[in-house]
Amino acid sequence: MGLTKTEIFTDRQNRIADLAKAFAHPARVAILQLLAKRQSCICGDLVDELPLAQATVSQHLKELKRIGIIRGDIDPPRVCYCINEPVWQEARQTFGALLDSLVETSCC
Amino acid sequence: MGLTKTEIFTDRQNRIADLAKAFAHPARVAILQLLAKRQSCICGDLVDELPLAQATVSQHLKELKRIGIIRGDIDPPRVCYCINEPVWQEARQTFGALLDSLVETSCC
DNA sequence: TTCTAATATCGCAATATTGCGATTACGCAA
DNA sequence: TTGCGTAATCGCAATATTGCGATATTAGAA
Repeated sequence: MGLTKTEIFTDRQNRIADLAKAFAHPARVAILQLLAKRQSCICGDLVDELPLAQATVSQHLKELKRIGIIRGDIDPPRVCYCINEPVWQEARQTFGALLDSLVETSCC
Repeated sequence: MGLTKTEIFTDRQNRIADLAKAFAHPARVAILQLLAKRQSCICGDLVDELPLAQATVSQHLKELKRIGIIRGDIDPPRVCYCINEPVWQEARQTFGALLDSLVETSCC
């Protein structure tokens, strides 16, 4: 029915899935790569750097903010986007632990 | 239009997005966690372990196979599922590199 | 106040995903 | 051959996502 049954999974599994969603679309990967490689935040050039309409970019930014992996600090008339380091580190730790948890398989 | 414009992003960005999709749903996270912690493959108990219908689990397994992160070796009448180690390591390397690429931000 | 620039939101259309009952396909056993 | 057990696929319904034009919002500039 298109309705993910979040309630039947653990909080951790749902959080992993949410963090993964941040990277599960190439446009969002591109946004995060742009933000990660900057010393300072981007205050509006994001739309220029991406081959997508302003409304679409804004939508992806909203999703990234919902997940918490970026911040959008208002500096009128612009908004200043940058990586939200604590959540970025959470993602690093989470995927690191998860992907390190593979035991040796003597299989098939 | 719901059509992700894969052609306007780099192959690498699209691959990252695909690998992330493997973890972008709690049911798939649960499946991968189950497979990762086993010494041997699972030959059918997967449906019993998950609170989802057989058809639904099969659908998620199909997606994981498409991405390449699991294998499904036929051992009739069962199928023997396990982590596909090369792709798992690819994910580890990919997310590791990506999440390590954050430069110090002196921001906002 | 009015205008301007930047971003967010709305509303829509198209496509994708999720979930599952029912059916199908496939080997093997009897 | 038939029947059984297992997994894949089909077909459908419901919800989610993607994309974008148009509009709204917002705060400063003029």
